Amino acid sequence: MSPRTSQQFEEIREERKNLIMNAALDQFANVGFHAATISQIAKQAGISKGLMYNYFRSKEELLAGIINRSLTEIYGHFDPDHDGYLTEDEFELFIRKVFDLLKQKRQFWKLLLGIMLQRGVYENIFGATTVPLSVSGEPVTQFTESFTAQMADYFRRKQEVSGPGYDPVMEMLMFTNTVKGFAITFIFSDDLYPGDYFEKTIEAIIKTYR
Amino acid sequence: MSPRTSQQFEEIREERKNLIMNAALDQFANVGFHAATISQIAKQAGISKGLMYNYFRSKEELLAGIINRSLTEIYGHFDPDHDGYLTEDEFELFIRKVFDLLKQKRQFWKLLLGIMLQRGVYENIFGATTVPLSVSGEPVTQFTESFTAQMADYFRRKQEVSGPGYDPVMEMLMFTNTVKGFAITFIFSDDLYPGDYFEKTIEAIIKTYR
Amino acid sequence: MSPRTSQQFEEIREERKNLIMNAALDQFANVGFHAATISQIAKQAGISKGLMYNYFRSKEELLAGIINRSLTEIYGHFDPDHDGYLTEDEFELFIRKVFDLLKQKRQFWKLLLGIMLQRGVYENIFGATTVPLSVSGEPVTQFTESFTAQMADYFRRKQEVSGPGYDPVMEMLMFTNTVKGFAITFIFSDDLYPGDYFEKTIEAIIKTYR
Amino acid sequence: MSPRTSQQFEEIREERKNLIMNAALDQFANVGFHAATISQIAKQAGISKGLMYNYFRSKEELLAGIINRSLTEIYGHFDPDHDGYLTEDEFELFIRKVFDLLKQKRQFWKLLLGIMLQRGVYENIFGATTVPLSVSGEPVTQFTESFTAQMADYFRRKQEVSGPGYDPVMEMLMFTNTVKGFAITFIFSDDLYPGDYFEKTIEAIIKTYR
DNA sequence: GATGAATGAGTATTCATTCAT
DNA sequence: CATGAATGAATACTCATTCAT
Repeated sequence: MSPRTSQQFEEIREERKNLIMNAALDQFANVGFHAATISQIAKQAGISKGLMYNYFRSKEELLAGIINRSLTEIYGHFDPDHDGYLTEDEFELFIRKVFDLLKQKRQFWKLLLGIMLQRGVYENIFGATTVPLSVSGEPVTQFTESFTAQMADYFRRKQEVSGPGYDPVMEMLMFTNTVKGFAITFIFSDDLYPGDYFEKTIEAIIKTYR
Repeated sequence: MSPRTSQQFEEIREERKNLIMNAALDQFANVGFHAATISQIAKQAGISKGLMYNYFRSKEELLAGIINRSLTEIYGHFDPDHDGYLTEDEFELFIRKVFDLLKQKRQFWKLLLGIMLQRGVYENIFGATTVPLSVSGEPVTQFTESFTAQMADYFRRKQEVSGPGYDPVMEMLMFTNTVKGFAITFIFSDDLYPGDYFEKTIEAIIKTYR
Repeated sequence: MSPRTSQQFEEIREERKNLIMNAALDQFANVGFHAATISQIAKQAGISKGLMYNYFRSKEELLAGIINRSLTEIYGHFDPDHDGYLTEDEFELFIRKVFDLLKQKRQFWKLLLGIMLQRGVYENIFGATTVPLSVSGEPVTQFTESFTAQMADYFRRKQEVSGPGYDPVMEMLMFTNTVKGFAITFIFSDDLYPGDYFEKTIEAIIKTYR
Repeated sequence: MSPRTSQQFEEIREERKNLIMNAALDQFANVGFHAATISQIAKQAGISKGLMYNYFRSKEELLAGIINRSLTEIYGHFDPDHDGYLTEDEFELFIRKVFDLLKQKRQFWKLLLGIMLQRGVYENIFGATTVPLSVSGEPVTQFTESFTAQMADYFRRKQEVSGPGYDPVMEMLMFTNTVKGFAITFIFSDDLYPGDYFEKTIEAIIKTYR
């Protein structure tokens, strides 16, 4: 009879937000942000249309919420207070982690790829006009820059061992391209990657670029 | 002052169609199929909204037209009535051609990537319900299958030279991944690929996989 | 620790009702009945949305409640069981009272003006379909008619003194117009009426029409 | 068979705009801006909902359009390039004109009164955020200020004749209040003002304040 | 062929009201 | 009594498509 405590309300809210975001992620990823409708998202989440607006102020903010949630989770997997020095073992671990997250978050990557293709939506989400993307309060760019720097340093150091014929920038480009290409292929593969080529590809990449 | 011949009419029609398709490609690629509007496309093409429907029965058919036109042109660059045997020089030429077309048709690849991400639209276009995609009358799949077969054969033959440690399937996967990754990077690069890395990457890929 | 008496309950209810009505009056007056939202009213009153429905059955009934409360209070300031004869002193007192209430209830007059402009809402509130407006149980019209009659009588008697050139109906019209015009000006004046023109206007009106 | 000329289109547009504005004015004036719906306006205008958006970008811009049109027309009735000096005959003419326009534009005054009661809407329309109100390109305030100045000058000059007991500011206030009060009464009067009191009131005002 | 006014189905969003706790 | 999550009907607005001229 007595009303719910504010903590109970908070729990309900958090649960509901995730429920909605999960349904929306599925829709956004598979039919695209613009083609996805609030009606369909609500139906999939098993709630009324209006309820979504109790949790997100607009369709765009719902998208921002999803991206934020996923990015925060993803970046959480990579040690942020690192010493900045990447050993070979750490490099290998990093690769394995990347592909692990590729598998776990395939829907999200699909969504992100679609979003980034379209400058307009992209800027509305990442730009200053609406909710700015951030991971634990820090802007997204900080993380990517930090990653890039460490990676560049790693390949530079490899040059010292491999000799003057080794072009570290080119090598890094080839590495990232291979990873990206594999990611794209995986994202588009209908369900699971055929056979054990997922694992074999990881090993091949590690063998080639470690 | 004699009336135009029917051939002249046909040429004018073809010219108009291309004008419209160019404007539409730009819009579809940059804001996405769903977010693009007929109004904006017509304005960019410098024609009225109604006129577009003189040339294309619907927005979807306009999209199909664009994809058809580009695919036909692209496949035209690869010899279809080939003997089915890929020499090393032909392989290298093929790679150079692929990247050449990547550069020439960047807008189109962007569009295609976006379309393929979204099952729904994709199926409406490629599926049996509406205009089926075809290149010079033959279904698209024939071409891709032919390419894949020749490529697989090429890598299988390389195994004979390289010895038993060489996994031809894996090698081919790595090759296509690298190409795809490079394509993705290029599609997303804002204007031109920085410096001469475009060319250097091509050489690196050729050097590695030829 | 004895349970509250029903009278205490009644007092608490009455207090709550007034709290809600005050918040609602502020909103209704400043943004209009339709643009005002229950959410905003509840927030301003410091209660939950649901609670408001414990005291008023609907948004419209809340409006009716406000108007009833204010009208009852206002009419209470004018002696209802009067002998029906208005002396010059009583006329002057009446004018002063009117302007006093104009000052005290500015928000309410603003609301009333807005409501009366809109036939639809007006009829839903004052009409027979919903809660009929009444002051202490008697319909509003009785009061206004009584006022009008006494006022008309007052000006008629003035004619006897002023001679045949005096048109009592016209004089009364000019009087009510001047009062209304002043009221309108005051309602729209941003905060306080500038300087001492509020008082000076009252004196001028009394001097002219008493 | 040939398409309409751009002049024909322009004529259609102007006609349609007025048709829509007339229907909207009726709705806005009688049920209020917020309570009025685009559906109802469209139905009254005998057009589809969507068409309105071919002529006005939003409901607010439709309102701005109406106010602009009416204000422009109204101000057009008052000689703008006046010498700034108001004779008694001109003063009388001005009063008659005002009441004439009051009669002709009753709907509009009703609308304006309702709008001005609600700060929020009012500011969105008159403020810098949306379409700024202007009359023939000049901001509205210029006209009102010019009017006020000439009027003030008129009453000041009357003081010179009437002697030191005459308070020009007070007199002007009484004058404007009477006019406003009459306007309000008229706006609210159901159909026509009863009897010949409309004309008689005008004469009374002229007699008193000229 | 060419134009753009006109339509109407569909979409995001709001908000009074209900109800389980 | 009190709360705010939940609903759904209603509303402003968009846009592919049609059609008279």
